[in-house]
Amino acid sequence: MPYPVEPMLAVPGDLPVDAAHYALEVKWDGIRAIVYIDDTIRVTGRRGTDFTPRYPEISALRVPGHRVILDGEVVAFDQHGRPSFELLQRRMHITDPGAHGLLATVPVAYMPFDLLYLDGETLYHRPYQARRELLEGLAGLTVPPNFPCDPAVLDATYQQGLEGVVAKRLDSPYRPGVRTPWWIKVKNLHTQEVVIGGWRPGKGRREGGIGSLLLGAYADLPGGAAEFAFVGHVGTGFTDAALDRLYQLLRPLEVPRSTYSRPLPRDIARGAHWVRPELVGEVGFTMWTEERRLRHPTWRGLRPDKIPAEVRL
DNA sequence: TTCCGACAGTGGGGTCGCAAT
DNA sequence: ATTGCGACCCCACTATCGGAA
Repeated sequence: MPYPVEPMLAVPGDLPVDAAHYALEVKWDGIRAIVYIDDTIRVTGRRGTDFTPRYPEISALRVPGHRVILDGEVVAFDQHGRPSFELLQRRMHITDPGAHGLLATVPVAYMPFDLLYLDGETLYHRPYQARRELLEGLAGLTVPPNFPCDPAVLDATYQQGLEGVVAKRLDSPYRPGVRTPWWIKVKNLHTQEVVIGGWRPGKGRREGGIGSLLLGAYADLPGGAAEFAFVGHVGTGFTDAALDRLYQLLRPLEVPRSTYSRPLPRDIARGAHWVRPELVGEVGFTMWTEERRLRHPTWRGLRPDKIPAEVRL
């Protein structure tokens, strides 16, 4: 039995046009993990680190009569039944979750979606579809279903607040540790208009210029008023030229104090430059965090057609 | 010669552990 | 006791460079 196995990776992209050759799986928002079951159970992460003591729930898995290697995702579900990476973060540094009482407060589940080894045979060369059939035939496992490659499936994941889907080529082999276009992750991307409230200086090749932009938007308060709320910062998505231009635009707007309605966390405010909230831009992001920040924000560009006061959450 | 894929580098949200203060 | 920092986890994106076409 090979050990450890580095998981195969997906390239980002759009739904494939030759849909008949693909199946869709839900993109689980958790931590990738390979599970090895023979006389004992072991669990490893993306780079082969041993996760076995960290997720004892997985060690309870049983596949009677078989020796297997599974590829899948460790997931924590929130009260709405949606995968929550934020919840999972409380578990992922803890090697002895039982001692912290976390097994009860933040339980995790394992979502197996591929079978890499079965009873002496490594299945890398077998097509995805065949591996899936073998996986679904194993008693004792709850295997999340896959779906036909149909835009309606992606839309359904959007409606349910899920991260997206992974399109997998039916006839493709498994390539450990390799990012291949046989797997395409298609993410549900959201956009938000934002007001630039400041910036943080860059490092390295961005030394002397902008590193990231501090973002804000107006949020309604009970009583009819609105506050200028911090919603995170964005440091990717712009070209060097766009960054230079923003620097030129922001310098004349600089003011000595923050214009956000509430003080920012100290580690963010430290070293920040503040500007009058006059420039509007647009960012792409994957979801809102508990702290009402943008997760995985990317800069899309200025929106000179928009008025700051109209930028609302 | 041109193009493309892999990689390095910069940036984000977040948690925790540990050393420095 | 508090703070700062890096290590993990997830990640997006641009610039660069060498090899493929």
